[in-house]
Amino acid sequence: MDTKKLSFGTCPVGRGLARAGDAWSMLILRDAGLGLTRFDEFQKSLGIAPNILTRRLAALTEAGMLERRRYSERPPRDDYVLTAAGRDYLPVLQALGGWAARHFGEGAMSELIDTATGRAIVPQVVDAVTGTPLSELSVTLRQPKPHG
Amino acid sequence: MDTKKLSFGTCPVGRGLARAGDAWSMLILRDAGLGLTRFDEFQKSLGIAPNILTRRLAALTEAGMLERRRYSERPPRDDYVLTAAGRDYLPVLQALGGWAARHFGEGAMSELIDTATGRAIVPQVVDAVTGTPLSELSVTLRQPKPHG
DNA sequence: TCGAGCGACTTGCATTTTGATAGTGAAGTG
DNA sequence: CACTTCACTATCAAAATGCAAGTCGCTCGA
Repeated sequence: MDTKKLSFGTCPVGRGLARAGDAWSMLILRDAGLGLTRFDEFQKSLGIAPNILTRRLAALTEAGMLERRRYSERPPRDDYVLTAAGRDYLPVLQALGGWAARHFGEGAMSELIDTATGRAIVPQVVDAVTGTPLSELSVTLRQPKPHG
Repeated sequence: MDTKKLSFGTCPVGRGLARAGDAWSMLILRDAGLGLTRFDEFQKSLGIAPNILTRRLAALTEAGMLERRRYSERPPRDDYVLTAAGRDYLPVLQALGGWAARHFGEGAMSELIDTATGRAIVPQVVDAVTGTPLSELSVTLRQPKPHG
């Protein structure tokens, strides 16, 4: 897919996809948001092959989404925790989950719960300035100035 | 990746990824949201190989994100427009773009503009019930009842 | 001290998917 | 009637994925 070209493009969607644009990476970040940190926790949760998991963890670490942390010196053991950018990515996944629940939510589904209140959360994307849901706006992309 | 298993799982994120969980699909949907409809428009915009584009368009149509529409009988020509589910997916991409702009937004970047007011939009994911940004909440997934 | 086991991988190899390039076919254009 | 457009399909090489098995450092129990 040539993610290098994407990651230097001017479209923010493209740049985002260059960092976390495949399903395994997103599922790993989802699980990291739910508190998983260790290699074999991810492996069991996702059913992913270990070589693939190694590569994805390395890529996410390289991309600044996860941080590798030594949690035991003897034996040497590392685990993976979300960086600030990684934590900030979780709402995007939750928006994706909200969309899927609206359109493909037949049958039993997990629900997103606010741990403070115990209530179910309904994710929605809004404009932070006006609070208007983006689904109600018509939008365009404005290209950056050619050389400013 | 066995997207079939994912698409019947109970996690909404997984179900969402089963429908649009790869970078090409997301970029096609982005472009469809910007008004592109025709095969060669997508091809030129994305620089994607035609065989891959054919497959992605078929998959997105199959998944209910795009609809294939005959716009000319002679010569026979089809184009692709967003379904309701496809349009509703765009805010997810915009949330992704907002995230990328916050964390990887060095250099010239395109901006999201409200066509009604001409003002820049800052996408943010909130809880639709309370309006609280999800980045300020701590959340869990609650599993569905085993047999209810 | 021997062997089993754990955690986090690595290696090897078959399968699958992707991608570049070239070609096809129907129809319109000069 | 040659040329071009549009929307693909075909071919084949290259890359990614996936499974199984093996490795390495270490701990623990007999």
